[in-house]
This record gives sequence, C-alpha cells and structure tokens, in this order.
Amino acid sequence: MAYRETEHTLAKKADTRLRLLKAARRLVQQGGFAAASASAVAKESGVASGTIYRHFPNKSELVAEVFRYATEREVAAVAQASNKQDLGCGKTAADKLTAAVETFAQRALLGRTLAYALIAEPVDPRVEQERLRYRFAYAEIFEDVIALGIQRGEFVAQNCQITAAALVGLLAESLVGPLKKDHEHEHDDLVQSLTALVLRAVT
Amino acid sequence: MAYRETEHTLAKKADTRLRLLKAARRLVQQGGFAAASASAVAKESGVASGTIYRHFPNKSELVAEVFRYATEREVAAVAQASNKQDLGCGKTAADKLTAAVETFAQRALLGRTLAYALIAEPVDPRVEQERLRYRFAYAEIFEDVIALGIQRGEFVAQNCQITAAALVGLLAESLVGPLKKDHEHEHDDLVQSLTALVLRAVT
DNA sequence: GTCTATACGTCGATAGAC
DNA sequence: GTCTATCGACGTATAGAC
Repeated sequence: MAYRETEHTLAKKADTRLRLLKAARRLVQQGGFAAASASAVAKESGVASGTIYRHFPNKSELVAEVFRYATEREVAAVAQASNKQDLGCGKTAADKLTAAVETFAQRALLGRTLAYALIAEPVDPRVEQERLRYRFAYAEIFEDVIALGIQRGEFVAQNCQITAAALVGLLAESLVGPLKKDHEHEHDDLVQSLTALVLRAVT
Repeated sequence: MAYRETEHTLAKKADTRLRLLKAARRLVQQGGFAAASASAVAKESGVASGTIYRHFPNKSELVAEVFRYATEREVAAVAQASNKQDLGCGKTAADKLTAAVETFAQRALLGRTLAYALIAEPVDPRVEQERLRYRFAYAEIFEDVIALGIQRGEFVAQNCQITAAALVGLLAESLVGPLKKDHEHEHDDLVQSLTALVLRAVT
C-alpha cells in the first residue's frame, strides 16, 4: 500500500514543529538568539538535530519563525491593552495610548532577555526582515489610537502614520539600554518617563 | 637583505585600503549593502577580488568598516548642526535641537539609498552591532542639547538619557517608510512634522 | 530535481619592495 | 635573498530558474 499522509501523521508533524518552536522560544527567553543554536533547540525539544530540517528548510527560517511566534504574542498584548479600554466606553485616547505604552514597556522589562532579543539583538538578515515587518504591525496599533485622539480633540493635528512609526522607534530604542543592564528599582521611573514623553509628543 | 616595512609601503597599503572603503561606500550609496558584494567592491576599486582579503579578514569586517566610514560622516554632520549654533551665542536649545533633527532627516532624504542602508537594511549581525554603537553616538549628541534645554528652562524636567535614546529611535523609525518609497514632494512636510514632534516631546 | 548564477574565501604564481 | 602585495582562477556553498 502506498504511503499517504493521514490526519494522524499530519497532526503529529505539526505537533513536533510546535515543540521545536516552543523549545526555541524558551532558549531565546533565557539567552537570546545566540543561545538558540540548532543543536540546542534539538536538545531542548528532545529531537535529533537532523529532525529540525524536516520541519524548516534552514536555520534562518527556523529562527525567523521563532521570532514571529514570540513577537505575535507581544503585539497582541499591546493591541489588547489599547483596545480593551473600550469596554468601559468612557476611556480617552490618552488612556489607551498610555496603556499601550505601559504594556509594551512593562512586558519588555519583565522579560528582558527575550525583549532584547526581539528588539535589538543583532541577528541574521532574514530575521531582521521580520523585525521590520513587526515594527509596522506595532505602528498600525498606535496609528488607530492617535487618529482617535485627534478626532476627539485630545491630540494636536498631526500625520498619524509618521507619529505612529515614530512612537514605535521611540519605545524600542529607549528600552535598548535598560534591557542590556537592568536597574530593576528604576523600572517604574522608566515607564513613567516613557508615558509622559509619548503623551507630550502627541499632545 | 631582510625585508622591512617602510613608510612608503605602509602608506601604499593604507591607500589601497581607503580605495576599497570608498569604492564600497559608493556601491552602498547606489544599491545598499546588497550591492556591495566582494567582487563588486573589487571591480569598483580596480583590484582583484583576492586583494580584499589582504586588507580585511572577511567580508563582514569589510562591511562593518564601510558602515563606520559612512556613518561617521552623518554623525559629524548632526553634531556640527547642533553645535555651530553656538557661534551666534544667542541660540536656544530648541534651535539646536531643531537643527540637529533637520540635518539628520534632510541628509537622509537626500541620500535615501545610503540612509536606508545605514538605518534599516537587514545586514550581517556584525554590522548590526555597529548600528547599535552609532545609535548611542547620536544619543550622546541629543543628550547634551536636551540637558542644555532643561537647564535653560526651555524643556521640561526629564531624564536626558532616556529622552535622547528615544529621539534617536523616533527619527530612525519614522524615516524608514519614507526612505523606502520616496514622495519627494512631501519632504518638507515630513521634516516639519518631525521637528514639531520632537519639540513637543521635550517641551 | 537539475541546472545556472553568483557569492565568499583560498591558493599558487608572479612581480616588486626592501 | 627575503618577504609582501597582488592577481585571478578555483573550490565550495547557496539561491533561484525552469
């Protein structure tokens, strides 16, 4: 009988792939992309190193996928923070923007190694490409909030796209230093500084 | 007779090295780092491809050096813009900051390909490392101006280091989009938006 | 899946500086 | 005579085309 892929084999394959991604993300959380060598990922996920290449064409693609897998979580958290304020129905755009900034910064500061890896660690160009993509994803979130703020008269008239991109860069770059060497006691000050800075910028 | 390096041979060697750097920068100006292949650099500088590796241990180091060579010019231009206002002696910190922002943005928009390459093009991790270094160099320039502004009472009290890093990220990220696809007629608007945004952020 | 193009880096030979 | 700089073809790896 000829070999056919069945639901079962496909599910198993997808499962292994997910195991690899999760294992890789764990490694990145602990030691950045530098720690996510192919052999380390294999070891961490309990498969043979050769198995990796039955799920990913090469290491760049594996890492790029890990990057997406990890970043999508962050983007979602920020998006939710800027939206859920809708439930109360009476929240201002400034509140939403503040929530988004706080979420981004606090999550980064709580998972510094991962955040540094996603934001600034020098990585393969293929992965850097994903970074550019996701910066745009963040910008789209901010753009909506800024547009709302202008419409409500909270923020000054401005080009939302420019400001949105600017805020993404502002947040990312201002966290690079603190993520490298932590001064935990200054986290709150930092987050406060950033929210204040962002609000001044748009207001 | 034993062989010794002389001034003459050393100068000649340095000269060839500089030829390689200039040729490479020219290529980057025209087509980004993607266009600066080893063979292209060799051709452009009129040497054989093997010669490159007598001046640089590998391609990453060559490109990293080209990055520094090109970026130092930009940093110097921004530093000068933020300082030369001193001559008039009556310039405000806001003027200096505006000059720095305008210089950065205008130079980028006038040499888009090079600017994109230096700011955002996905590159070898070794080169990305240099990018991080030079972002800090820009931040140091801004930090001085911000400190001055606070001292003069022009800007609100704030953590200069945080704001400085933030402004670097703000500028870089907000230019990425425009540098990719040019709308030349909107250059002035963009520069205006950025100066206004930056001034609001610090004031 | 094969074939082509192009990339990086090496090597032995040659020319020239000391 | 001794050492170095240069050349450019070559080995090997990789990406894209078909």
